[in-house]
Amino acid sequence: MESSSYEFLRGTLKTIVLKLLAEQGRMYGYQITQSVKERTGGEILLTFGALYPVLHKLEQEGMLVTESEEVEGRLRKYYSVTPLGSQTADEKVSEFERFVGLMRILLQSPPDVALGQ
Amino acid sequence: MESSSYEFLRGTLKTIVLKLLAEQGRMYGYQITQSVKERTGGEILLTFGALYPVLHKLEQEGMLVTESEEVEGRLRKYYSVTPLGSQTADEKVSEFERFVGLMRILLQSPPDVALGQ
DNA sequence: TTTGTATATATAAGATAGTTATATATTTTT
DNA sequence: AAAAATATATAACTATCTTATATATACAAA
Repeated sequence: MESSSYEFLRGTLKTIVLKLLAEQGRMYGYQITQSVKERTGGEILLTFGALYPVLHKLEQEGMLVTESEEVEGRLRKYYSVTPLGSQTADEKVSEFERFVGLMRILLQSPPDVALGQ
Repeated sequence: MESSSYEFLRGTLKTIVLKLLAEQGRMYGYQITQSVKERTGGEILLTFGALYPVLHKLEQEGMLVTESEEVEGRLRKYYSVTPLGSQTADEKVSEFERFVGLMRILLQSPPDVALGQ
């Protein structure tokens, strides 16, 4: 990841990956990084060092399943969501919206009481 | 911190603390935790183990200054933002909004193309 | 009276998550 | 022939956060 808003990405990676897979169907690792890059106009760049541990953990937790397929002589590993993964994706998206609501309360500027003066 | 949306809080603590101090003027540690708790209806609970390291780091970075004052026989440490801290608070709030915009692009449900059928 | 709760600041130990660097290998473009 | 893009993955390191601990006062309840 790059750019300045990356500190905020901490903790959102799992949600991004799960939701993307729930929406797009099966994808392989490289494809996930490219999809995130394209959809955000290059502003969010997932690193493999972050992505693969997340994919492996989600697989361990029963959120994802994998199939390996030979494409052009190379093994490619596809990841897709399980029903649990799909449900969790929806839950995490709701939680994120709730979190943004709380953050807005904390970060909003105080109302300018002198405006009517 | 408690509740389920806490994974998303990772990386937002500095922003919350800076913005709160920029807005409210000087505050002491305990007061910051109480203010966050009240404003979020108890949904975000800052722990001291997270708060104090952040306050000390922001002080080191020149974002905050401290004054110690004796209140009811005890020393109380007040933190307030410097001009740099105030400017950084605004920047971080903008960055957060930009980040939320990017997240929405990634997390939005795909348009239901079959609706017109 | 002593136990618990609230107020108040802070550090230490440990866990988790993420970044950067590295290894490996093929295909396509320059 | 070299560089860039495609492709998966691990290792070392760092930052951040959680949980536990230490210290101390004031007040309310049992």
